[in-house]
Amino acid sequence: MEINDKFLKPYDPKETEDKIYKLWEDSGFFNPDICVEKGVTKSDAEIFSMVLPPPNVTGSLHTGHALVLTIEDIMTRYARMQGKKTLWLPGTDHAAIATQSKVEKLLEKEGIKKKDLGREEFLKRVEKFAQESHDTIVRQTKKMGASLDWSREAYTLDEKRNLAVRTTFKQMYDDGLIYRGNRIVNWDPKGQTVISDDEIVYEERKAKMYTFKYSADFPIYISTTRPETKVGDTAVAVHPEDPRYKDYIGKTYVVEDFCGVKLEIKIIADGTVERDFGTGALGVTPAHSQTDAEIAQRHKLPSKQVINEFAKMTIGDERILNKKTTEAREIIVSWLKENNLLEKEEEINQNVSTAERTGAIIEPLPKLQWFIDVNKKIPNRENKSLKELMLEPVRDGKIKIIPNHFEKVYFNWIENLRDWCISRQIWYGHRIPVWYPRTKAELSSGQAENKKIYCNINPPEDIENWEQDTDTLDTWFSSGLWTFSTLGWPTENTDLKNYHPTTMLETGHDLIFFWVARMVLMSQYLLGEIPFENVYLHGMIRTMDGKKMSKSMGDKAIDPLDIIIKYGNDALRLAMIIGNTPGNDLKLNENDIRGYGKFANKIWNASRFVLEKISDLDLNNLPKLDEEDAISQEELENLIKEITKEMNEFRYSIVAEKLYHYFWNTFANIIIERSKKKILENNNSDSAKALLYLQLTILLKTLHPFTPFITEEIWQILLPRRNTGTTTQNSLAPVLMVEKWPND
RNA sequence: GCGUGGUUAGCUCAGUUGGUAGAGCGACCCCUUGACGUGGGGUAGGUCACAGGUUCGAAUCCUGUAUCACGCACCA
Repeated sequence: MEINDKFLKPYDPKETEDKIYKLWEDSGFFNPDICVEKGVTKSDAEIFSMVLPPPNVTGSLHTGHALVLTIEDIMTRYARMQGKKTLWLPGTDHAAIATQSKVEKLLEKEGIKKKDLGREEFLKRVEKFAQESHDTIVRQTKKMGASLDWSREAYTLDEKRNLAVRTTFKQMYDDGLIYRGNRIVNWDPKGQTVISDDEIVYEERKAKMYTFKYSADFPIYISTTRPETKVGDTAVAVHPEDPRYKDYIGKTYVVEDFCGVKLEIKIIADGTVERDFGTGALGVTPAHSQTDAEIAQRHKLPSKQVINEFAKMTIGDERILNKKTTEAREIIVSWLKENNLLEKEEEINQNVSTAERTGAIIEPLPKLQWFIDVNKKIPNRENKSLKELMLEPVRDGKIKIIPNHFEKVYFNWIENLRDWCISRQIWYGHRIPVWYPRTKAELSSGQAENKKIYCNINPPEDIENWEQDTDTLDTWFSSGLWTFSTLGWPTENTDLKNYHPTTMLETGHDLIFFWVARMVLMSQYLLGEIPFENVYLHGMIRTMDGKKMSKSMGDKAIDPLDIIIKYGNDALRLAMIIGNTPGNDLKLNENDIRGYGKFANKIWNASRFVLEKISDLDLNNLPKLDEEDAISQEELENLIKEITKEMNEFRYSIVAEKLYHYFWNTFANIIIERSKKKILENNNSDSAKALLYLQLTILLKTLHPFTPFITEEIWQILLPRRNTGTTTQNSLAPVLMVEKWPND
């Protein structure tokens, strides 16, 4: 085939990209073992390893994923071209609560309820959905050009990762790091599960604050936004030095009828009460408030649960019993008004806790749950706590966070960290590997005492006498193991030895606590080593009006796959990289992408020109450059030195911009234009041709991590010519992807 | 309340050891048998939020102010 046939048409990404990806995949070079086998990587080469942040199996890819895939593919391709043994490991995340609630919603549309199906049947539906999502995600990921080693693909809920999770749980349980405790937890009434502190999203809303007293003869007014919880009050707390209330401290008042409920209220003094807030007196509801529970514990106050898992009242007469909390609130407020107990009603701004996944308002409830103790000293880790294990490697510089200022954010989070609630009342996920004895007495009473429990990697042998805990684990528990569970841990193997700790962890800065910190925790605790040497945190992608891009935005959001069809993947990549610096959000707009599409066209046309002009050039025996051309070549070499340094400092935006400008303003506008004159006048035309060829090959290589498709396509056209040299040892690797980065 | 980041051309943003400000897009003008009309070339446009300080010299370092985001906590 004539080398210029393909160039007769403008560059068409639609026709090219799938074909090029297949070429890469078929070459096997995504897999570092094959690179070594086929001699493109030395067996003792330096290692570059990185895990892909596993996308949730909840649907399809969005621009956030496209950004991850672009940045990480640049990192990976650069490392591979530098001759490093390079592993970028793919996988997907079962995303427990997110996936389950998605399937529940789908079933709802068919009029099917989760509990009608039962646990097993429901899980089958979820697994089917997860599998379909997985397939879509993998297909789309390949469209993005990601050079991932698919032979090592993992899933957070597959058999190997399951073993890793159970092994971890068992070890933490034996070390006393995992415990079961009855505490006030964040209950999601919609999702019907507990969630961790990090899964709460605060929303500012207008709320009414009511100031009232429990009864006409009660001496103190209190303020609250949730009058319905007051039927669960057991005390009123005041500041010990507040002169207004000093005389009442220590007394107990019986309120015979608070909207049909009898209350016993003790007046206590607690230093945490703020005198200036409200009336300076706080009605203590130990069962439905975290801070009140702490006060109650200090003063040994009784706790009275008055709200259940469905956010309905469990106390009172027909007026409020079984009513929703919001209804009960109104009823109690009108009761207060009727009885002249309400002093004040004012509108305030309030941060309402909502569940990240379901959007429901969190109901604090006392519940028996599993926790990870972050403060307990661990004997076989030099008596350090999990908190210390998370803190140290970052503080000591063993883990470098880019951009640097996120280290402070990280420290700040650890300082305020409380025990991690890891149990969830949902069905999809890793079931907790704990079994309770099933005795006849317990079966008949329906109540397990849990005196003796069995925790192990595998179920007890006499399984018929045991019943497994019905809860599953927080999805981040398995995500925390990701850097090494993907490499086969807990089974000893060479992958784990070779590729762990990983070189780089690249993810969005919104995941620093959820994921990054949890990986440090798990790796430090289980392996006694860091999970990664570098953390690169990118920003969020926003629309032009500054909103976080999400699918619910409809037309305003950019769908990466639409963009690829319109402008090509290379254009999208450049738009995501140029002007994007770590930690900062990126406003993505279609105009920019269109502009970089033009650049791809420029590369295409310039390459056509070069290939036409060098058709008679002996590529294995290049003519000498004249003085002028030698200077140009030296300038490019200097540029390569600069950008190589910048690549090593992860400054991809700068590198892409410099290459863009060099290609357009120097290579196309100066060197090509000069060569036209030289070739036309046949004055040093050999030198001009040699320079065109040298510059183009270097530019294709250095552009390749950023615009892999078009550079590979051109390389493939160029290749037959390069490999027709007389000497076979001169022949090149079959794909640009494994060419050497032009360091020298 | 504690913490972090931003404020640079009409818009979106770069600008790392402090040395007379850059890009893309947009605007305007010119070119059109040229590798490229999904084009090319060019022009205009900025007391780098404000006020002090350090310095021969500050967008860059220090202090303070304003303002916009974000994170955490509180939320009676």
